[in-house]
Amino acid sequence: MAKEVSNKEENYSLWYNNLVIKADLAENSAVRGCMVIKPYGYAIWEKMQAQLDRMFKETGHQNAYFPLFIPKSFLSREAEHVEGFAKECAVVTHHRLMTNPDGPGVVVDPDAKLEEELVVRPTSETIIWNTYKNWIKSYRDLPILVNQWANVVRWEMRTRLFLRTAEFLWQEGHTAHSTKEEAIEETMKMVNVYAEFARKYMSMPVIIGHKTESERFAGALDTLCIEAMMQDGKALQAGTSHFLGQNFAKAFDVQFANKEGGLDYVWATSWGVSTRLMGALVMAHSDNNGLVLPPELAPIQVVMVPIFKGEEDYKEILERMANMKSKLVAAGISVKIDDRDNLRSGFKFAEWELKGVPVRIAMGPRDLQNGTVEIARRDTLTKESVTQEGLEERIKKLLDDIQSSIYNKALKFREENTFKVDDYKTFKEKIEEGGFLMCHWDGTTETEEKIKEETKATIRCIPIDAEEENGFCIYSGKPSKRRVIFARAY
RNA sequence: CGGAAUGUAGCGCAGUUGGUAGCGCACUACGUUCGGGACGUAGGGGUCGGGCGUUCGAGUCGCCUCAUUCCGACCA
Repeated sequence: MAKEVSNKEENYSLWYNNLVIKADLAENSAVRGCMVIKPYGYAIWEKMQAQLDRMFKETGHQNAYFPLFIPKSFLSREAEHVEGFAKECAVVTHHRLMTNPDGPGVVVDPDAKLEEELVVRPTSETIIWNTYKNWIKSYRDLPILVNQWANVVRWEMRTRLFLRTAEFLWQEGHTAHSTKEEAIEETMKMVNVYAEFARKYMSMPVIIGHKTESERFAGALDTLCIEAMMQDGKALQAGTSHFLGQNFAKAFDVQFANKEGGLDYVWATSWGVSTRLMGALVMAHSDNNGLVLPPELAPIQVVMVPIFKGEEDYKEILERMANMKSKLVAAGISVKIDDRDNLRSGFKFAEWELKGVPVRIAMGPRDLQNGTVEIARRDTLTKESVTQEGLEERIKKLLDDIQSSIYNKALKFREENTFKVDDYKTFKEKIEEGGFLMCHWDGTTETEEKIKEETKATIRCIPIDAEEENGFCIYSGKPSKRRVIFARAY
């Protein structure tokens, strides 16, 4: 079956791309660097969206929507912010086309030039803070806890399905607070929401940590992130939560009357996760037979495949399956009966494995006689024959088991590929094998830069639960108080 | 934006010194099959990425251009 997804060892990038395309998740679009998310892939995204949205609402947030276009001048209000994004912005300069006077087709009408160019949002801090200025007058208007589901555009040089596309879907939370403490607390709260989502729903272990100054979001005072390890040992940043201080409030002049009657600048946070999570999901669990989806996010949790010889068998098996399906659906499980009569069962098995459906139930004449079904689990590729009695309970338990066992597998992999390294020579050897290297670092951007230049490894994060430990920077030998995570990243 | 590679049927590819555009899978019809990617027979499907040039003649040679993928730089 490896033929369907190519060889993982040979080239992880190709393997990944192949898998995304073959498993019917996405394809490259006609537009450079953009992607088409296919229905099956989008169904997974919808499940992620629904769960995240639930979690945001549970933590007191509301959804809103802000414009796609941002006046160019907004972007230049916050100096670091513009520097961080200017190089990758798509810009709208005209608002009309005309028929080509010199030949076929249409051309941009030179008379339709915009007085001020519009930038297609690479992120919405600027337009949102320009709006918040009108919303916030008093401490009674705070906090504002808003989230937006949207698409954004970043004109990256090099793109990769889900991981880095020119246009991507995401959610961005933008909150405004009257105190620094409250904003910091919000930043922390949301990174924890992301971590819980990754662990519980994606079955993907993540490490929560602070970004170093150079890896921080453009315009933030502190960036918290969740970092995951992919199966090739590389790191993937799966979500970020930023404490923005008063930078945007000052840039957009958002002040509020405090309880004492004075004026204060508002404290801000922003946080986001994107369709990149889809990439993370694929790379965290999949094998050479295709996708492996955690039951919580699988659009189809159970696929039923009939095995039949003659017409009569076929009809009876389908009837029994429909009966079983209604029981499973009643138990809250999503089920698909693959009743296509032009394909053999073996083909269907392989196809649903490629799509990562967690559980497969097969039923043939033999089962009809014995009152059994064959249950196969996608993660371990094992199967067993069981009685048809109490199927709902059994499947429910099995789904839970798969959910936790793929988490444990990924966690075990991460632990086996995480090393404490105390000298630079070992570091350079180890980094070639991939994985996370826990090392002491002197805290300077210069050291970080040099290590990056020499080894392509970056500091993924300073874990929030990093233990106090005296040591010496692997590069400079200067004293250090805790270990940070170095890795090569996507 | 630098380096490399590739553009030929829906997908994967072959196409020799320039001479009627092919193979496998998929698709359609019929039949036999059906417990791990079935088989037979008969079919349908192509402006060879685009443009210009060389030539009696270009998928093949030359120049230009566009796109995609991989490796760098940039990034979620």
